[in-house]
Amino acid sequence: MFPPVNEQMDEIRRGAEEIIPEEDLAKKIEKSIKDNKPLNIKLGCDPSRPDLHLGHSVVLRKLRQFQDLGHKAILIIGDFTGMIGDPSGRSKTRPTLTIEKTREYGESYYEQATRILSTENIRMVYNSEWLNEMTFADVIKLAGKYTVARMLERDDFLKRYKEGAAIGIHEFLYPLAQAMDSVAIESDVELGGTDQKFNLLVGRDIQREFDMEPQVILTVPLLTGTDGVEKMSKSLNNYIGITETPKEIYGKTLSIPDKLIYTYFLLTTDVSLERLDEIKSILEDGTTNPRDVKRELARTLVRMYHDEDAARQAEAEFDRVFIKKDIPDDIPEMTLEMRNGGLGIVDLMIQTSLVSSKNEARRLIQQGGVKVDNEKVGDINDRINKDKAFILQVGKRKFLKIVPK
RNA sequence: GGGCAGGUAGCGAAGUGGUUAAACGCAACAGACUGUAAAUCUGUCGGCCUACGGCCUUCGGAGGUUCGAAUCCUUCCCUGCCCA
Repeated sequence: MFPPVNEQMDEIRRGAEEIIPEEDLAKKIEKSIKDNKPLNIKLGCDPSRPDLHLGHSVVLRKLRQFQDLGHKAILIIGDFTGMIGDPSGRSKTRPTLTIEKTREYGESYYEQATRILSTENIRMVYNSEWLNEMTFADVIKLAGKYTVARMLERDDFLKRYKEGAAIGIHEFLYPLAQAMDSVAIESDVELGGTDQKFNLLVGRDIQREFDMEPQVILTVPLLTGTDGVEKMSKSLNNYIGITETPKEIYGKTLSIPDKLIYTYFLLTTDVSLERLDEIKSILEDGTTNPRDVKRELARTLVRMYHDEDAARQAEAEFDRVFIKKDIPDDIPEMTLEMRNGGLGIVDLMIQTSLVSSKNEARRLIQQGGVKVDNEKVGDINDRINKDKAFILQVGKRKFLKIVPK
């Protein structure tokens, strides 16, 4: 039923940052083979941001690999913290969610996550199920199992402590709450980003306190976003969403800096380990245009979240629009009242909400970034007077078909 | 309760009475070039206007001093640290 240990370990190591302790994982796998019992692989999910992107896909794909090796994925929706809100300075706008909302987000998360995960051996649970049941006394008892010194082992805490910055008490409680999740579901392995390392380790200690065999933790790197600087996140708008259209996934992928190509292949795609090595050497020896490798990456990603056809189409479309500088075929359309004498180009741009202010419109025109029917608009005072549909282009990417009425 | 340090444009961060709509970095946007929405270079990155100029609104909120304030004062709100 399960592949041999070595095979499993090879697969699991791919793209993993750390496995702690690695020997224990091998042992657990060995035991699962012997007992013919899948391991519980835990992944905690934050339900407050329901749109998944490639950054999330890294750890989800790792979880999928475990599933493919016969193990059981357990998604823990962190609705409990969502409901009480996280008052720490970081994300001050994080709203407290109602139960309904957390359920809704949970469902949505599941729907998206299962684009990567198998629906075969998976379980989704809400951690309010057990965390909400704890009394204050329980919490204190739990807190008593850990010490401040140990909490300060976390670099983030230590750093802030040394700098005299604030550390909320609740922040000490979160790792413990997360650890309780591991106890509740009896996790064998917990996955997370490298930023989760400490929290995952606390899970081991607390499991021990509950006389359980501690989980193995596996961390994966945080994926850098399309800007090549910050980690991928929705709020920084440097993300590639897994539910985005083929066109968007393809285009955004081509916009990542060249230096990230290999990383993306490694962490976000299913290309074979052999192909990965090839890609690495191709990129290093400089004989091949990195563009071609990046195109392969873009096609691969579109194929993963859509299909082969969509990938081909997205590429063809991209070539047409950006290389041949042609006009895309599915341009949004808008009808607009054109009175006698037409409309000033600036007003037109405002009315179509392609720009947010007249100054922006003027700027773009002066920079030569505005075209009407593929002809550059040379003057901010130009008037558009057309009785037939025409194409308004702003910058390289924004197209709008305007139908006068 | 007392003392102190802060709150500046998407973010980070200068500026501490007058060429300051506010340096600089990042992100973003446009152009050139190309290998693509990469890299590099150039430009832009409060709003409005009958624009190489003019007007208006911004530096936590509200008042005030001043010819003139992001810069000084008062007060309020918020954040952090220290002492108790």
